[in-house]
Amino acid sequence: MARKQGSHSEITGPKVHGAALRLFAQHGFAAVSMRQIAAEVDVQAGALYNYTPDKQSLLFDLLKVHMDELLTAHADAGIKGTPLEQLEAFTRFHIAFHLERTDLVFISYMELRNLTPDNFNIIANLRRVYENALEQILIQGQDAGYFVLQDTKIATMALIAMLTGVAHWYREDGRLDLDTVADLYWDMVRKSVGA
Amino acid sequence: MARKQGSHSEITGPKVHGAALRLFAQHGFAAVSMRQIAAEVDVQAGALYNYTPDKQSLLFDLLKVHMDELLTAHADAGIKGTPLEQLEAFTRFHIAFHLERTDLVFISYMELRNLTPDNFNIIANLRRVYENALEQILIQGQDAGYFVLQDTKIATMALIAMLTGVAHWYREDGRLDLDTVADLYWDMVRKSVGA
DNA sequence: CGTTGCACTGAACGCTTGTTCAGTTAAAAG
DNA sequence: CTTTTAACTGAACAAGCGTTCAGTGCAACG
Repeated sequence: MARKQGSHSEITGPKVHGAALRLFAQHGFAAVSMRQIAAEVDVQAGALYNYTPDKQSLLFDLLKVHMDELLTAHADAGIKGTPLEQLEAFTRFHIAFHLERTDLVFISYMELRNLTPDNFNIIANLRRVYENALEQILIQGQDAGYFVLQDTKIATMALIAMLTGVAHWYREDGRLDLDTVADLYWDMVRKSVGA
Repeated sequence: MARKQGSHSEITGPKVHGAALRLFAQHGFAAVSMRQIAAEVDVQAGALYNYTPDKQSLLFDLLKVHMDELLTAHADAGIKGTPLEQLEAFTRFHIAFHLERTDLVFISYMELRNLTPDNFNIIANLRRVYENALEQILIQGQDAGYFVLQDTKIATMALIAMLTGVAHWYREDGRLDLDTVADLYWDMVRKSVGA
């Protein structure tokens, strides 16, 4: 048997990355074998190498695309207004974006250590750009008297951790929908910065 | 060569678990081999089986001891007083405990999926007990009018995520010491619950 | 001093890993 | 209808995996 009907590169390629994403999130990068990924796509392990030079690149590509999408979506969100309005927009954007990609959030926060040093630095820098956007809002709000913060750097880390944590427990079929969750978190974020 | 001078069970045993902890935190459970752990202890791989029945138990024991210590320390902390005082005590306890065990925090939040279902349930239940302690403080404070919260369950998750996140970026040789960090976090926690 | 027993070695076990590649097949191109 | 080519198979590779175990030598015990 060779090529199956209707099975082309443009179809198999995304399926490979999709299967890798799901399996990495569920079991962890190191615990997933190329053969498991291949089985999920109904293909032999060797065929995967038509779509990735190696396993490491599979992980890196996932994270790179994720960070690029995050920064693009963040830019497209066009966050503006008073620092208070910006903080609310950022909060809602972050929650919505991450709740739609819980698998990637998992991988982003757990598998960075499995990247080669070069790949790690690329991803870490992209993350820093995003976190800086939040810190700038806090600094502006602090200077303009909207917020009362003792340390904007720590506040940034605290808020990011709190907001990203939502992806760890949220279930689509749970008692709360996305907008309600965002409302609840925004209420806590607003208070925590003293606004 | 056989037994080396001064190398006994009471010494090697803890060294094995210590090396496993460090390596699991750094590279992840699945990415660490028994031979790597053995090398760290200056021993052949086979010798590890004097101290653990298998690799899985090594991970489980680490997590089980961690959770037991957490609950014991929490009980010993003797948290009491008004809900506001309790929340402050909880916050400071949580940060101090977790900053002294950043490696275990890492493992606790990343390697649960590598536990067998039975082992997973044991650890997950212990964690739930701990999280319930925080939620009870929030509920009492809410009822007594100390706090203004829309949803105590979500507030619990949000606060735990925020407080535990500190272990991910804190460096002992950084610009802030433990007490200062606790002060800063307590300020944000207090505000976020509306007190 | 002779014996016991523990801590350990080093080799081996069957299995899985990531990766390569010659060969096969079906679809597209001429 | 023939040729080309992209997509995939299936076998193979060396390396590494977790785990077992017979054997070795030291320390403590009687």
